[in-house]
Amino acid sequence: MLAWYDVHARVLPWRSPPGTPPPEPYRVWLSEVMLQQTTVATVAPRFAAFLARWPTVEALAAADDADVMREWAGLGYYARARNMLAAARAVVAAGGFPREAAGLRALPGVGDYTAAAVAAIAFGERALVLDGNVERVVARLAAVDAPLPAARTRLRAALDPQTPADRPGDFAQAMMDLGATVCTPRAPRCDLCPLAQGCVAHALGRETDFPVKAAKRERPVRDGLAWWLEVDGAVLLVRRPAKGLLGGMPALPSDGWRGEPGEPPCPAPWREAARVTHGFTHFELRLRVLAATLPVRPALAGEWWPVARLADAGLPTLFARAADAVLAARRAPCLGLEP
DNA sequence: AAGCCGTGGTA
DNA sequence: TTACCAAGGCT
Repeated sequence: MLAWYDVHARVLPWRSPPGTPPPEPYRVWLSEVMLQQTTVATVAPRFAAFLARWPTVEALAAADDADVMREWAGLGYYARARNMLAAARAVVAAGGFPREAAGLRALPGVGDYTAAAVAAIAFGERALVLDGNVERVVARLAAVDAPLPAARTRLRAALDPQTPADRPGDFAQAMMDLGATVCTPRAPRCDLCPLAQGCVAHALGRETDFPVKAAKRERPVRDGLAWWLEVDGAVLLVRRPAKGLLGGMPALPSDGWRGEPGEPPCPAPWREAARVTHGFTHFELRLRVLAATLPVRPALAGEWWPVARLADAGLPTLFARAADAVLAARRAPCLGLEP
């Protein structure tokens, strides 16, 4: 694997070339958090922006919470951003990053995978780095037919003897690169794989039968309302509760999205201005946006944000799309919804 | 343990 | 179009 990695390693902004000293722990940790359930292509430019704005863990620890959430807007899984900031502050308070997986694992937002990845890549610890890519590679190598995630213990047992004491960080990244570029979920390129000789799934001609995954539940549809309240060119934004869906993010006022229309933030001549559908992990939302304009600002909690600068508000994608839909309908009313 | 938690790309 | 999936973690 290491010889393969020396030739085929992907060049990524948070990575140093094979066999060279690792990047600072801060960069490794930051990239690993951003990469949780998020593609390399999505992360690359956002990682650069974060690093430019907060070049060190000390700088990030000193950042304003709202600035961090705004910088994270659109990346999803917003608990990552809240945990990341808490972890940065814990690291600075402790005088630096823990140098072992066990200590890293105690940081908020750092689970088994991320702790092992940072320990291996940044500190050279022989930790077992098991992410979705490595799960797929190992499940095929050993033809593990037990369904994930329960089979993770078996995959870990199969990975352990393969993980070297020398260059464990490069080994981990090699396995992930192999999973991302060769041992892909669909149409794996076994002709390019350095492990094909010893791969049981390949020998069986059943590569794509592994890993086996537990059946997932179907995604229900929920209906919800949001309100676009505008006064003098500014729209009312509220801050969502710190925990839960889109936690800590700015938002349009909205109801509980449980199908029973909630109460608007204030009396106003509400009219339906847009509809958007948005897929979350565990449900699909059909959101109706009701809009009204008032002559004076009512006394409401929240922030009046200039519509012309709404792109800078750091809205999560759902509300950014809702806002776009409202403004698009305003520009082309004949194409919009009926009154 | 299993549900909760975003978003964008791909076939 | 739908379905799957991406360097998972928390409760």
